[in-house]
Amino acid sequence: MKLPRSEVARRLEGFEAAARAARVKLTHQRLEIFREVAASLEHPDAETVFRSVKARMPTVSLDTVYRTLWLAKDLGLLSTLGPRHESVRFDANLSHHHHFVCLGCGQARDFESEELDSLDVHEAVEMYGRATATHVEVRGICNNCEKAAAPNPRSEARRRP
Amino acid sequence: MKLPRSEVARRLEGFEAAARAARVKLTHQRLEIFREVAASLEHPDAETVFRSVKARMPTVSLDTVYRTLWLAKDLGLLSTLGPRHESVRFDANLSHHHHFVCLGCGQARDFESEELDSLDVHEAVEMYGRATATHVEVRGICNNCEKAAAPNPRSEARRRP
DNA sequence: CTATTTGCAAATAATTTGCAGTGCG
DNA sequence: CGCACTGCAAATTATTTGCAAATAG
Repeated sequence: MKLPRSEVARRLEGFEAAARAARVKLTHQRLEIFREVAASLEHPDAETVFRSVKARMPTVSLDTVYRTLWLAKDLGLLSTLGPRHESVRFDANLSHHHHFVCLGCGQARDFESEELDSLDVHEAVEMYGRATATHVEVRGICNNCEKAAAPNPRSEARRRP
Repeated sequence: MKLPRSEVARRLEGFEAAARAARVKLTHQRLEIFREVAASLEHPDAETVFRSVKARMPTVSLDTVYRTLWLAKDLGLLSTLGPRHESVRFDANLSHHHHFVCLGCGQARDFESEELDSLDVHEAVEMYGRATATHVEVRGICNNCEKAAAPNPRSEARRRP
């Protein structure tokens, strides 16, 4: 399972263009770090990227990896999965439900939907494995933040001041 | 926005029953901690639960809150959102896509689906706010873990030995 | 009674930051 | 050449763990 070389190149060009547009320096380490994520299908974490890059460039430091990855995210060149909020959140609602997550304040609310419950995704993911449950996350702006001129800052948007 | 008293009671009964079945002691702090999550619509984190419970029971400690919440999760009485993997994962795929996440090894893979992209969830979430994007997470078992008798342990399933 | 559970304090793991030297534009 | 960028080490934040005292069953 490999990403076509051309796609990696396209992503790297995107990075170079965005960096230039943002007047951000194109250092050797930034290129290597971004290339590592761009060439992967596996959503690596910072530590994994660090180890791979370090093999080719023994002097990089983990903190530069973090700085570069957040930079690339700020430039809109990559997204994150996993921790979207600072800490684990707990949910006592046992019925099958989905989430509406506010991009402004991070608040998550449950909602139920027969239509979403009955989605058939087996075909779409059969190349990877067997699906046992489907969960839909709707992102948007909650009524509260919509009203407030300045959305209540929380969760995201606090990294890299 | 409040949860009907009867639903909170039902959840608490579920907790008591499950605890008894698991021969786990029903302490005052466990009840209070679980009640706090059961009565909330807002998916609190451990710190938030801790502060609320502490107001009524000034001696609880944050680590008991954590222990109790993970216990309730083990008993199947609550689920978690947010960090499902140990660390943040990065994704350089800029096209609109969804994820297949393996419950065995934590590996996440991208997939695209016109059908999922065109889901109309606006009505389902209008009570909460305005939707801007929809992301589907399909959970299941990847071909690799399916084959392996003992799935490669990772991500989840490492908490509470 | 006695095995669990608790609170405390100290330990980890992931991620961030201050600072002085280094290199891109 | 100057200021953004790097590497290092130390700081922070969320969460976990060892242990002696407290308590449910």
